[in-house]
Amino acid sequence: MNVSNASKYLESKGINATYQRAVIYSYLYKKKNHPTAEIIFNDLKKKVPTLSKATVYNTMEYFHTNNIVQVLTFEDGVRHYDADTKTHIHFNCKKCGMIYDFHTKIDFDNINGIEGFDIDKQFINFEGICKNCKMEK
Amino acid sequence: MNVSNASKYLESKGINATYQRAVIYSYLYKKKNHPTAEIIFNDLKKKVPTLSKATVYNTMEYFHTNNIVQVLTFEDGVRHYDADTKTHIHFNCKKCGMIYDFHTKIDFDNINGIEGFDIDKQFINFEGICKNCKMEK
DNA sequence: AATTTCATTTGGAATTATTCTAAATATGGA
DNA sequence: TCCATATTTAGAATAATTCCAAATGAAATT
Repeated sequence: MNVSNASKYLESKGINATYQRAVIYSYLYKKKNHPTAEIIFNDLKKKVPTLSKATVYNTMEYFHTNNIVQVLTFEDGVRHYDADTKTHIHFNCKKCGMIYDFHTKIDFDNINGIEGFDIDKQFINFEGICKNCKMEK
Repeated sequence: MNVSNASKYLESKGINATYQRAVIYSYLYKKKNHPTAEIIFNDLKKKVPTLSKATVYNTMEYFHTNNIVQVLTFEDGVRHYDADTKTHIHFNCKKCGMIYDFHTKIDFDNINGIEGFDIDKQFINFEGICKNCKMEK
């Protein structure tokens, strides 16, 4: 998704598509590595030298409020962002730090005692050693 | 679990059971509300006036490394701790902030592409509105 | 009991992630 | 162009967490 497409997408979601927002969204959509604000900022300031870290935070918060971005937290406590808002599994490799996605149907029916609770979002994180790291060893 | 039982439990796990550690573990085990380091510190300094916040952090990290405590993170990004290390579902109410536990069997077999990954831990967080908050409204 | 050794605790300083703030800039209409 | 409003920006402020060096505690040895 290039910047111009990102722009259109944002408008379609009722979001005022400024240049910064479109660049950030385009970046996040393409890179599927769940970056932190810090990483987004460092990568994008090459392309947008005037970019401010506050804008990255503002924008991510705004995207999140508008449900076009997921906020992920792992044991490290730093916020990661994901343009894929569908419920899916995240696997966090504790060796290389890489985060993998697994899309699969998850069936959480019949959970005892959960009747009457409104579940808006589901986050499923796995932690362990990824295939790559296992092979290298 | 009182302090003396906590002490025994820690020793049984090969952990040098100092007074602070036993008090902290006993507290965390009894309170099932997934407190943050801040909350643990504030509650316990009544009982242990010399307690330092660094000790709470050190201890939680040590417990975590020794797998007798789970670290939970939600969208707010603050670390919460849980003495129940069994995999279970956490429901975080975005209105009252309360965290509920749901123990249930979760079947994550047959996830496409996950062959070869070692899954050590599973975290499942739900977000939404709890039963209580829904009724109050 | 005094001494040594090692682990733990402590308070405060340092660091890091995030939020806040107020000024500067951009955008769109009258 | 002028005005109003939204957004961006840089840097200060805050909050959570980690680091550090000194103090304390507990166990082992003399």
